Amino acid sequence: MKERARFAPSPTGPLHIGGVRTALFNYLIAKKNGGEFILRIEDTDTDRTVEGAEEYIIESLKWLGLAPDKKPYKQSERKEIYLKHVDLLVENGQAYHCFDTMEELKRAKEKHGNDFKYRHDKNFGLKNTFTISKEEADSLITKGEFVIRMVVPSNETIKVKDEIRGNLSFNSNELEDKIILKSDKMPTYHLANVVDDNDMKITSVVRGEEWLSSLPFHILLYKYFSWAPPKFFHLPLILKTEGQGKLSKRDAKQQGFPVFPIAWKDSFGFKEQGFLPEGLINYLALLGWSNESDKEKYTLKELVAGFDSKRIQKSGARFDIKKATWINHLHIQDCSPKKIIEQCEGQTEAAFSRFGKKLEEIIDLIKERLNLLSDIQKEIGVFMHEPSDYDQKVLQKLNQPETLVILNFCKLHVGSSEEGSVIKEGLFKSSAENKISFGQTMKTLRLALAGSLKGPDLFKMIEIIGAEETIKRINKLTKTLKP
RNA sequence: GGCCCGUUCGUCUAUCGGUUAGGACCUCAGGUUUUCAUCCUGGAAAGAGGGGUUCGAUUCCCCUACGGGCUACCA
Repeated sequence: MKERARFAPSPTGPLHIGGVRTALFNYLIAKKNGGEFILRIEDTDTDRTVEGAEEYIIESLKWLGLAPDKKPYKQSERKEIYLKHVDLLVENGQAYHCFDTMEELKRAKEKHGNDFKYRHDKNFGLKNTFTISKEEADSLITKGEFVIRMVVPSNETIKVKDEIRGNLSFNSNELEDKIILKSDKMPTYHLANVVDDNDMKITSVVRGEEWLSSLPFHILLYKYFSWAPPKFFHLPLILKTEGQGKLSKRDAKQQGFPVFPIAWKDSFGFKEQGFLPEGLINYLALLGWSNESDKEKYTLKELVAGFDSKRIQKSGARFDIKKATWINHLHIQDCSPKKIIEQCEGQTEAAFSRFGKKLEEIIDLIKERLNLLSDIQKEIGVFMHEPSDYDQKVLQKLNQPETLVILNFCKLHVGSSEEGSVIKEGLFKSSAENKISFGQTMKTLRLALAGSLKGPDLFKMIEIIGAEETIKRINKLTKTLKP
């Protein structure tokens, strides 16, 4: 049978990084075996549906390179189908009507505390077809004031298999009769999910670990409908970088990194932060999965080829932005200057109008220094304009009698040739003649050109910005030192 | 509280009973009286604790501790 996996987010807000990883693992499991990757929008909770979230999810997946193979399914368009299946369960005595108000439910919970479980085989004084007369029930059903719960059997051990964790079992007496149809006649996750996965011929259900405890309900539903259940993969959760709990929007913000793939309203995404989709994907794959080899850098294609779901980790993993950035750096190194310029939309226009085709040369020079695409601003800035101020510590350290001597002979040599290597040769000689270390010379010249001790190769830089601009910058530092 | 899942360097992980417990990020020190960065070399750094099983346990079993998830007419 053809492998088919689905990513099934609910459009209650932007996709977050945990969701992105779930989508990725679904994609990998599907594609590994030449199967299909399907997107299903789980919008059964009308109150929580957020406008624009669905479009956001689709756009994010596209940016990530995880576009689904088919037009996305939407649960809100499948209402009739769910209703039909619920009716079937009721007919078979595997589900029943309940008439309790929210208020009554709340009171029962308060009264019975931790002992409270909504079950057909226990009577906590609640109203359902097991506890009230048929006449009363029929009248309430006609009025439409009900929810439907599934019957969870008594004294049964429900055995389930998770592909990541192995065999698990649950005592059915510990479980509640879950609501499968809400009073607004929309299905809950449990029912809709099982019906859809069967309808769509899903072979692998890949989702977060938070669903593990609902698995027995799903298994029961498959049994009630006499359907063969798919394989289940419950992925470990992504945890906070520090402290307790799973990664949330708030702590990402605190530590200065995004949780969304692309911008959402006023929150920036990994894209805006300067991540390549390949870099993000690669890091996320490594968070909870590993290969037998030490290989850590993968393209999506390589991941698909090398993926082995047996090697998915069981325990949760902390998100480490430093390693994510490092992986991103690796992927930037694989990009041509042209591609980098493309990816940096909106950040290189000014530089392009100034340098034209030479911009690619510049990018080539600074590429190895980029961890994030957004670093390009700072790196290009050195070429674009003279330093607006100087690193004060360096300035003080270098402000010695010989500094002016250095700046002087630098000025002489800069115009001597278009070749960086020739200029370098000249500076080397002059340094020796003046009994100044070449290191000292270089530091001084670097301060003049870049304002600090950091930046790309100096002589290549001089070749690009030209002698005139270089001399201008040397003069500026000279003036600063000797007003 | 109850149920379920998990636990190897600070972090992500390798190890399918016998290893000097390996790699990567981070960090530190070198490569540098010819710069910056990349990079290269090296160092520090781990089996939660206690019982078993075994000739031998990080690896298998049990208990405890700790961490995570669920416990909604949310997904």
